[in-house]
Amino acid sequence: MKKKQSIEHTQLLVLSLLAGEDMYGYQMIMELARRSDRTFEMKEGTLYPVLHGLEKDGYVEAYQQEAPTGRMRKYYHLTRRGGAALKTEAEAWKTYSGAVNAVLRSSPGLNLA
Amino acid sequence: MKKKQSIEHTQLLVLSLLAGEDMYGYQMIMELARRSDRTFEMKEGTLYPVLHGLEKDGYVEAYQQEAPTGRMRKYYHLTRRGGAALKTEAEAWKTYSGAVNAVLRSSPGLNLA
DNA sequence: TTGACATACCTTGCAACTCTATGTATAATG
DNA sequence: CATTATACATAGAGTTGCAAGGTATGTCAA
Repeated sequence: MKKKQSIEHTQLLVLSLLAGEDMYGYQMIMELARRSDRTFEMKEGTLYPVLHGLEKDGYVEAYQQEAPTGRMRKYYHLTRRGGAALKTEAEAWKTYSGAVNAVLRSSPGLNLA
Repeated sequence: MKKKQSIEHTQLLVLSLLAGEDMYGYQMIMELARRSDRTFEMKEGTLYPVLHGLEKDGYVEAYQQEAPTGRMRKYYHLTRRGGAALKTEAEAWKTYSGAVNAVLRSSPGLNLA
């Protein structure tokens, strides 16, 4: 029963990042780490396939843009459809985390702040 | 990108249930559904392999006991080692869920209660 | 200038986790 | 006597995340 250390709500987190502004992949990884206080260090092998899936589903749209450095970056923009999905998934997260907390509260000796 | 509807912290939830009292498998499924207000309807195909893993790791101990009905039930008891694991995993959950919430908060237009 | 490091994208293949489906068996209920 | 609830179990499939690898450019210090 080795534990897999994993970020389990990748899609929700990515959609959430893009709700604020268009971002490119590498930036998302950095931002996610920053906003989560280094709790989430998402791997590229995780992120890029998810981004491609989101694009295929019409949740995001990609476009190329040159960085000040001259390099090309692939930015992702949240579509209306993606915004709706974000809302749904955020709701689901609230339900889910609330249920976990309810179960934990009902178990003694677990000093939950 | 079809979504899998899944309970992601099975081990934490099971350990948490057993912190209150010894339980048998079927009872855990019922209790979990009750305490989570039907959010978690854990399947047998999920629970039993997890229980066997927990036993192999020394987190729980199993014993047979006859039910009032005359049927045999397999009860699971949380060991000290299992209690420590529960504490650790509950901490990890707090960190994880806090980080998700932090990311969600930093995204606009998501009316989080 | 060259070597290291950060930036930036991508894919393959594996391991882990949960579910579906199925099987077995007993007790209760109508 | 047939159906439902109880009670345990496993095999197989699907999804997800990661490790590991690859490609390429920009920056900076030695």
